[in-house]
Amino acid sequence: MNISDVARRTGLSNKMVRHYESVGLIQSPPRSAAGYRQYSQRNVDELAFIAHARTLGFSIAQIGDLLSLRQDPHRASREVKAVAQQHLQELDARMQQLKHMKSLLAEMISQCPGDDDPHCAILQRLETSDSNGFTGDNLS
Amino acid sequence: MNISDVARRTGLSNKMVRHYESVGLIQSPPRSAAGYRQYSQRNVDELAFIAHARTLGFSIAQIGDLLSLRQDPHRASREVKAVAQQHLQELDARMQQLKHMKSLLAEMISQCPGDDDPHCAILQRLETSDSNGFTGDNLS
DNA sequence: TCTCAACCTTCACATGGGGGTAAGGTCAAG
DNA sequence: CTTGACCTTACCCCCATGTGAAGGTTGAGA
Repeated sequence: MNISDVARRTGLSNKMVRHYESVGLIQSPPRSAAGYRQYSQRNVDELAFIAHARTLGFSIAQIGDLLSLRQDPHRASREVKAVAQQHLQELDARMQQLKHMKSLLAEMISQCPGDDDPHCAILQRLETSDSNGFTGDNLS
Repeated sequence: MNISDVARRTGLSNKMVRHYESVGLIQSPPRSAAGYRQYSQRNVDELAFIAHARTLGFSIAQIGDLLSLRQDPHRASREVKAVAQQHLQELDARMQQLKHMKSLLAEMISQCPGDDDPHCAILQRLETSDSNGFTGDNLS
């Protein structure tokens, strides 16, 4: 199987398949005489696993951990669960930030008339903001 | 005022101040004989505006638009509102993706025993996933 | 056999929003 | 005159890709 076949079967791009190889997420497959990468079904399964994990937002590093656990018959499911729970916490933190941004922004939008007049509460509140709900949190 | 004073007053780093200049978000300030950037209160106000907008998650490009509108006395608040609403939609889209990821991940976690046994529903569902709720949406 | 499209390869650079570090110039106090 | 805290530019790093260049390979048809 050439790289495009694998890409089609996994829903990844050719570039992503090469990228995952270059960062060590998958092993370098054997090459044909012309230097083409030659993939097996096993590679396809692994890349599909990666694609699914990316869909869930796992980082490359986390997927590396998951792949190690996947191929280790002596793993404890506790370890897998720990990686997933860590990621869930990260998702939750991002969600909280987004919620905070959204509520502030929505409030500001509701205060802007949105007409032909230059007066705008959004701009005003961006000038002098701290009294209006900014907490000094980290940027996203 | 030197760059560190501005950074302290706006909560930005020196790097960020220079960065915003290099990408054209703010004008290059005059320099002292030694080449030090010399800032005025006006620059501080502008950078504080930028910092607040970043807190709300606006992109550099969007902030550029907001700054143009800010300094245009003939603006319509409608235009400002449009930028903010566009951004709100983007935040909402990100939120939906996060929610989707979170719910799938939380469900998978709940199905993993998390003990010493190698059997793990998380790994299983990452192998063969489409029947378990994946929609083929874009990655985040 | 020649050609052409559709593959494949590597390399380098872009994105966003900066962080880190280096190598050097400058300023003010002691 | 030294020391330390400034300042400058310039480079590479992160993440997870996308884009494009420049070139080699393969297979099918004319």
